[in-house]
Amino acid sequence: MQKVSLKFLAKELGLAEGTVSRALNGYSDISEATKDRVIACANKHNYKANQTARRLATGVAEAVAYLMPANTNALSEPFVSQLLEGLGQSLAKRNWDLLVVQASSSEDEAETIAKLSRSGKVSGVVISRPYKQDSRIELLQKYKVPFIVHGRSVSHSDYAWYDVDSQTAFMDAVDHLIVLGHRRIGFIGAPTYYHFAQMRLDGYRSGLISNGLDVDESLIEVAELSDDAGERAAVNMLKSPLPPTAILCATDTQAIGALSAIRAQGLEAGKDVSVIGYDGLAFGKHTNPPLTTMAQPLAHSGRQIGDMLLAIIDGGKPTDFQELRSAELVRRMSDGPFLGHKN
Amino acid sequence: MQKVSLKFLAKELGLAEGTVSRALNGYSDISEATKDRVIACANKHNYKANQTARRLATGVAEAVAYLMPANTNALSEPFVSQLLEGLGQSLAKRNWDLLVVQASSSEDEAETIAKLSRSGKVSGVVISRPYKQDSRIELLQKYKVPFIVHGRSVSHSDYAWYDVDSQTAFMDAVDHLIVLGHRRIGFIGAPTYYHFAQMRLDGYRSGLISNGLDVDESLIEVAELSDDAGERAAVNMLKSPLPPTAILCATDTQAIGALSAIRAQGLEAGKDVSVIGYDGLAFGKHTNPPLTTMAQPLAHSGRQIGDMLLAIIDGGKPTDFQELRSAELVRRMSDGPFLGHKN
DNA sequence: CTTGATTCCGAAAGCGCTTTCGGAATAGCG
DNA sequence: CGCTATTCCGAAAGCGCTTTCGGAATCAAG
Repeated sequence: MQKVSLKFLAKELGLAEGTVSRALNGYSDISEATKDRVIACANKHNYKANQTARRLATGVAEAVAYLMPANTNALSEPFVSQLLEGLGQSLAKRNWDLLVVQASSSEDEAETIAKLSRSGKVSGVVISRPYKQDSRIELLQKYKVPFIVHGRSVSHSDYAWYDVDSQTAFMDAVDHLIVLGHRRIGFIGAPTYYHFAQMRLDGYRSGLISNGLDVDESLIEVAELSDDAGERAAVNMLKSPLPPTAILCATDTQAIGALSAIRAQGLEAGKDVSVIGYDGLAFGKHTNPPLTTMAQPLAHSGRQIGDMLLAIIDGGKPTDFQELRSAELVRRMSDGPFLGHKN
Repeated sequence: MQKVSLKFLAKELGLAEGTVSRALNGYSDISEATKDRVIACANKHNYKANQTARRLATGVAEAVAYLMPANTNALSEPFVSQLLEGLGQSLAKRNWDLLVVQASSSEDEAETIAKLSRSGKVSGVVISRPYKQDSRIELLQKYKVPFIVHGRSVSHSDYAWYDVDSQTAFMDAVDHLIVLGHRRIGFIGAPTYYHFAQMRLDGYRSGLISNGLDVDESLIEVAELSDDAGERAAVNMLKSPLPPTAILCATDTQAIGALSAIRAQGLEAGKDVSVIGYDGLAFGKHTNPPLTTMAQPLAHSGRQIGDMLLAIIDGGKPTDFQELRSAELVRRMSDGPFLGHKN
């Protein structure tokens, strides 16, 4: 099969390559008549411009990269696919490509970003789950690559981000539990190098304080982002002399583990101990018992993030693109009123 | 910041561009001495070759696309992220890119593939969940794009694929249930335009037959690939005059729905009705009760698929790359011995 | 019918890299 | 010391497209 290039079309049409190119790209200095001829011919031969050549000539990459979080975990991944799907939809409007990039280790991340930026293969980047101090963000800024962060780092005033206000979400969750009569509320957090972990912890703390309760440090555990880690943390908590009557978890994944721990102790989540997670994983409907959670609106977040990134690439000021959404309580069965202490 | 190109390096080193390029690419006609000099200089300036230019010059795309399945569903997506991760790792060895592409509709898929192939931006493609007759496969063959299929279509002799033998898996599952004493075994299948759905159904049927049982068509339901659809199908089945004592589901997602249906009927999965799913989702540990399933080995399937694709791109014969893995029963709590009929 | 403004297209220069080819410098040999 | 064989590098062509620039042809106006 003869490869159809601009040259090929040009010859077939008796026009110059440049003319064909301009016709195809809708330049105004080409008559409608020849435009039609050119387009017809291109369709006939099923011509698609060689993107690589196009990219080189125009100097725009027409592609965006998503940096996969390094330590990803099977249970938390739905959010990745959702995000990718939305990003893809957003980019598709311009016919841009979506690259998925992962660094093998976190030391590699700097190298990965450097290559991404220097090799000019993308015009923008999106990263997830930033740390409190995130070197990726600094690098991206240094290299002047348009980017948007899915989440926020500590000082998030000078770049673009899309985040859910999990601090408020956790305050709300605490309020909810207090209304239910709970007073000893535990917290299973995530490693605090993740800024989201810090914010959720802060939310938990302020929730207690604003309700006139003391923060009991023995009721706070830090766990990795997995169901098993959540389970271990919950076990610790439950075995303490004065166990909590309700547990807040930084992620649904951990909360799911906590549910297991509670069952294993012969207790019933939702009655003996309330559990509330965060994320709103669809899966939570099917846990035992179904998981009450602070659900974040990730429905169209991918598309939103994509649109924001494109706007910045087009020259928008990053600081004009900072969007804070809010999570909302989805009550299922793992929370319930305080029923008095067993002992 | 001055952009560092080959020209820049060449000037700095007092060499010709071509020489610098060859030095960097390890050609043997460059002395070790100057190679070292060039490399040192490149590192010093943090030079990364412009991939676009490189691609254009060499004519190789150095990229591979993953075609996202169209009607994707939140609960089944873990497999997507897993696959992407593995693919990424495989491609990273060569420094190739991974593109994620999705067609907005299935009619668009042809167009998407055409563009992918004609625009020359990828040197290979991987697709998932083929239909019985899959036009994507035909197109890919027509355009002579190296590709590998995650799954198989009906006539799968002339292309490369990686699949799990779900037919045998379902025969095994039937055997297992029969050993447990079950005789009325239901099947919740998927739409049979998916070839995997057909194979699983076939496995179910042959399992029954090889055990000397009749296939009762009233015990077979077809449902979409979602938890809700699985639930509805299970409800139908359970409400029939002669309900099954065990239900096999084509996917874990559906099985999870079936679990809900069983609880809703006031029955207990694992005692009154056994349920076995297929996929081995990590999440199945946390359902109520934990889901027994035929687990497919998706641990390194992504990497495996990536390696196969690279081998084909390198000139390997596609038919030399057909790999059939087997699934294995992971017993959790949703299956159990037949306890006699209630009525 | 001339002039200036338009309309439309051809020619050519790149984009940053790779790769072939040939030639200068050096080495090896008799 | 002369000659061929090597080693090493420079020059240049090209990958397929975009885009600027200028000029021929057409048009309107005087």
